[in-house]
Amino acid sequence: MNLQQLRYLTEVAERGLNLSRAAEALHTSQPGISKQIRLLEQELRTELLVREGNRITALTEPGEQAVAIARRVLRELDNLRRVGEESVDPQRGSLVIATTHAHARYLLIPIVQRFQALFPGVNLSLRQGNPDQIMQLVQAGEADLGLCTRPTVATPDLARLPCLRIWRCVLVPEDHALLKKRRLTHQALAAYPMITLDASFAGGVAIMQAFAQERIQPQVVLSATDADVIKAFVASGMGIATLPEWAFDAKRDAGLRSIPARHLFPPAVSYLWLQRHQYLRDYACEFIRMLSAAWARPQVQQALASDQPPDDALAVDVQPQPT
Amino acid sequence: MNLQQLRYLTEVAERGLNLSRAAEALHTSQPGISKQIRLLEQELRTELLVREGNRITALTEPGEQAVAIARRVLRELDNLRRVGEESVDPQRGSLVIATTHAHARYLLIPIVQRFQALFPGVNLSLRQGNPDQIMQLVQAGEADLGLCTRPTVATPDLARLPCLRIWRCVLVPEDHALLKKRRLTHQALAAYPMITLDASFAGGVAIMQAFAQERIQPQVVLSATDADVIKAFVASGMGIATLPEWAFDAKRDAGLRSIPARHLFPPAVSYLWLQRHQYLRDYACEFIRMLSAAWARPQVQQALASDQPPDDALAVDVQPQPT
DNA sequence: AACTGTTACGCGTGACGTAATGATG
DNA sequence: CATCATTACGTCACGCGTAACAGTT
Repeated sequence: MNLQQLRYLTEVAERGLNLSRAAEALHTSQPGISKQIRLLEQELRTELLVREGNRITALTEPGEQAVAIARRVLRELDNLRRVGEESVDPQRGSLVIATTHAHARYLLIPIVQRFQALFPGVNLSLRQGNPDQIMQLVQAGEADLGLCTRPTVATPDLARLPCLRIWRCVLVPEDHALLKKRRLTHQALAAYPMITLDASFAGGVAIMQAFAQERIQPQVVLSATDADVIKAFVASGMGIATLPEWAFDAKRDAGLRSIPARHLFPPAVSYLWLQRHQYLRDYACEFIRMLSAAWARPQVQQALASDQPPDDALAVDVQPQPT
Repeated sequence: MNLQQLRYLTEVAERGLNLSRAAEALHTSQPGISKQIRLLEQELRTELLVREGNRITALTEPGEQAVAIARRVLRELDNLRRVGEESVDPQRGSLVIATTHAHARYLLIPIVQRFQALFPGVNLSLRQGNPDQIMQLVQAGEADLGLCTRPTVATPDLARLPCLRIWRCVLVPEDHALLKKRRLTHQALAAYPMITLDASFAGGVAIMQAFAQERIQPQVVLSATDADVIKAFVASGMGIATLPEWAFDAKRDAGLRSIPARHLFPPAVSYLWLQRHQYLRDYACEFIRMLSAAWARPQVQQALASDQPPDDALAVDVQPQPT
């Protein structure tokens, strides 16, 4: 039994049970992979792969288990490397954050700036996607932190920390009729065509639910995954939109006006998602704390160890930050 | 990085940071250990061991982390082996149960018999100790299951399943004065010298608490770790004792009588203790289910995954079993 | 002197890559 | 015939053990 064998096994599982692909991905030879996996099977006295003819078509039941175990082992080895890196230089390393466009563009900019100032040695990188993609990145270990509202798919093994409470406002073109209303209602809003976040975003869904509760079906003319795109369409007069309050900046967003809508839409919660069983570099904890002061290292580790999600009430309102 | 290195590291940590001992325990040479650990440190670019002169005096902070990680990895490898064994022959294997004398001698006998009949290929072995020793065995992986009330030391990383509710009775020599009382009281009991379970057993402590609540201090003449020893002393007239109801058998225990005492002592709960993150052979689950029908595999796995202990109310009364 | 950890060195196993073979659609 | 897995084989490295060395008590 051998680390290499576990690496090979997981890679084979990840590459659709194709030894050639796995070999390629690992920069090694097919025969090597084949041999090592057979050796592992021999040692366990159990077939891990279902071979039909000379194709591999499935994992056996023990094979499934073995892959799961191998993944955990490899993850722990990653952690071991991190422990080393942390002790070599706690200020140097990398941090990959997967998040949505809106979070990256508006929320994270000031935080990232402060973080970079504090930890110039940390290679910070942002990856964008919709919540499902974000989860996938975190689960695959390609991102250290995920930040988004809530994916549409289930995500076992990921811990979620309620971080930010997101209130929404309504964006309209300047001199829009709605600006003259004293108090906005769902009814009034639904009179205009809407531009929304894509359904893969919790934001898009939650807003539609608020309308549905009042048995109103607004007309959605377009949905997008990018707050800036939405704003551009609103400015062009195609419709109105509902976006996080912090996605609007009166100074920059010429041609747009925002209308308070806290009474119309309950706040959404942005969660931080992270792998359980993952060693957290110290600067990662600092980053989390910058997002929400409620989450310092002890709280985070407590939440990682616990199997039930912390209360959404732990999320804090986004503090207005200088961009 | 290498499995051998992790094995060496944990063994060194376990043998009081003594390379020679570790080498001996692993049937290999000291230089090998030394070299491999240095290689690991080199790869992580971090000292894991604190060397003073040419002694190793401590683990560094990253060293502590590394040992913890290594242990987890090695445990997972054990699990992988078990997955293999399970699939080779689900009926064959070994099961080590650590428990107290009283459980082994009275409770487990019929269960073990039934289990052996069902799984003749399973090598069942019992190890006895007080609760602290039992925990240690389970935590070290030397026992698969622990069965006892509750240890006096904290045990992180062990899951506990409430299994059996234990009611106690009072044992006295035949023709003892207490036999004539209509209804037993703490006060009446305390008039006689007592023989109790050792303080390392929860049973011993719980009984004393019941007395303490009434501000009565009974006279303890002897404490032992073995129910049979206690019974022998009671029979010899040295004192009276409080033991689980099932530890008394009217037919066998000549010279002894039992007096109901459910109204005097609240029931204790026997817990099954097991390692989280340990692959459970199917027959192990069966054994657990024989102890308490409430715990079938799904329930057990749920409890293993959860970080909060299940409710004590899940424990069931011990069913009278033919010995 | 006894014990401990580290360095030096030679041996053999075992992992890897190349090439060849089998099997399948 | 293209694609994929397995077998065969030679090479090289790495892990191991022996021996020698160095630092403590």
